[in-house]
Amino acid sequence: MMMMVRKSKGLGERHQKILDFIASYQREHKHPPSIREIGEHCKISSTSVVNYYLDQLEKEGLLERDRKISRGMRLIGNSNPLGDMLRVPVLGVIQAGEPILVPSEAAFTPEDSVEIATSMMSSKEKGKDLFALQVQGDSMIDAMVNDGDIVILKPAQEARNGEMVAVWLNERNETTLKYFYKEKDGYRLQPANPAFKPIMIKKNESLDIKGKVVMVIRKVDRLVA
Amino acid sequence: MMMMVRKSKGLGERHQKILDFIASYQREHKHPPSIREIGEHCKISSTSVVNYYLDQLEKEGLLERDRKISRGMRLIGNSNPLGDMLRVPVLGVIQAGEPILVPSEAAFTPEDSVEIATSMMSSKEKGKDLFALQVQGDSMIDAMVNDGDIVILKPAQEARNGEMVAVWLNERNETTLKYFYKEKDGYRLQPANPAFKPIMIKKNESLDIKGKVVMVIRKVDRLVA
DNA sequence: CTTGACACAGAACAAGCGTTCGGTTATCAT
DNA sequence: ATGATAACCGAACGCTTGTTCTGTGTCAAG
Repeated sequence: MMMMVRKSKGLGERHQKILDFIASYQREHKHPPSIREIGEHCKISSTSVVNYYLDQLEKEGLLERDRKISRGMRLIGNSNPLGDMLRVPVLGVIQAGEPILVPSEAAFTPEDSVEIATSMMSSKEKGKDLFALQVQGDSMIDAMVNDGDIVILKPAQEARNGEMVAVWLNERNETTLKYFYKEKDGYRLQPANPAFKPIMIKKNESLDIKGKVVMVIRKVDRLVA
Repeated sequence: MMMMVRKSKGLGERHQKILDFIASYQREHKHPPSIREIGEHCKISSTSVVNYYLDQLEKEGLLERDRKISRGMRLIGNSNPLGDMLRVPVLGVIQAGEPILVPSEAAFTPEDSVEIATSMMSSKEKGKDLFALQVQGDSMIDAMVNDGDIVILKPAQEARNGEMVAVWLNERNETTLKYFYKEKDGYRLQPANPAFKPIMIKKNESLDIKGKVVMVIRKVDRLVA
């Protein structure tokens, strides 16, 4: 039976149904449907009608088609459930009284990783040997980093003024996250929260930079005390 | 010319080259290559040899194949450059002296959105009408949220004890991010940093909850003063 | 020297798949 | 009432694509 609806601005019901089906199919199967699968699901018995609708969605800018391959369609914008990822290994926890492990020192299992949308990273960090640490305890409060936060770092032994670094301070027996500055006679490790005092490191004291912080992620899905 | 290498444990050079090609092809084209394309790039002249290698990568658990469709292959684990995304609209900025806009009040353009890996969200938040706000200024320091941070929220008018909420306080003419608690005669809005004092709201005062914070993201790719 | 396993090869084939073509029906404007 | 357009249709076709089959060369072990 026909379901003719006069065209108006925007999408018809059939268009929207097709878009929804492509998105859900792709979420489940990790690849787009075929024209025949779209037809079966959307009760369109002819492949040429599905093709007719896909052409319209393409003209509306909601879809792009690749005519050279089968299943050559991709949703544009926020409807697309797939995107570029970086997978960053979580090497363990970071806490005050223990030195930080970095990739060359830590055993890395692929199961312990976090996924970061590539678009959330600046191009400087993409593809670098990023690693992640999860903060345990309240000792990073002065860095605006809370218990449970995930800190994404790239390995580094040196830093420039203003960069946030993860540092093992041997004399103080602690790991810290601070903004790094060179001073005349040493280094200043400046807390992110101006209410806290900086740490001054003399040149003859050790300064073991493990990495530069590129991102902090806080999941707020658990209740606090 | 033959390039025979006796099989040993783990991958040979050809295997690794094929994996690398599939990853880079997929990052660029957003769909897997065909067996012929793999062959062309990896200098394998026979589709049956590519098939032979793909079968081995599948047995090694590095790849999964879908025999029912063309280009039916997917990298497993950290090699896979594509993953499930949530795209969250960024509705604007959040700053102390202005009320928060929420999705029904704000114009939303698809260009202003952030991508969040679905795996970073708990299942409670997936698919909800999430929105994002970018913090401007230092007024959220007591919430462990810094200037420039992105706050992901889900719309809410009510909260339970311990949840972090975004609240517009009309009497104080300010927006704030705090942990929410009900008290006998009103509400307590508790800063994330214990060094700050809570805000007590009497029952007769307005409490305009706009959303619950589900994630905070801090990109640390810019230098501070 | 023989045998078995592995790594490779080319050719043929079949299936999946999208495009094209010619068509019908419904709706709308004139 | 008529013509134009949109929405729909089935059939046929051709291309892409992966699988299967038969084969060769190399190497290690017996």
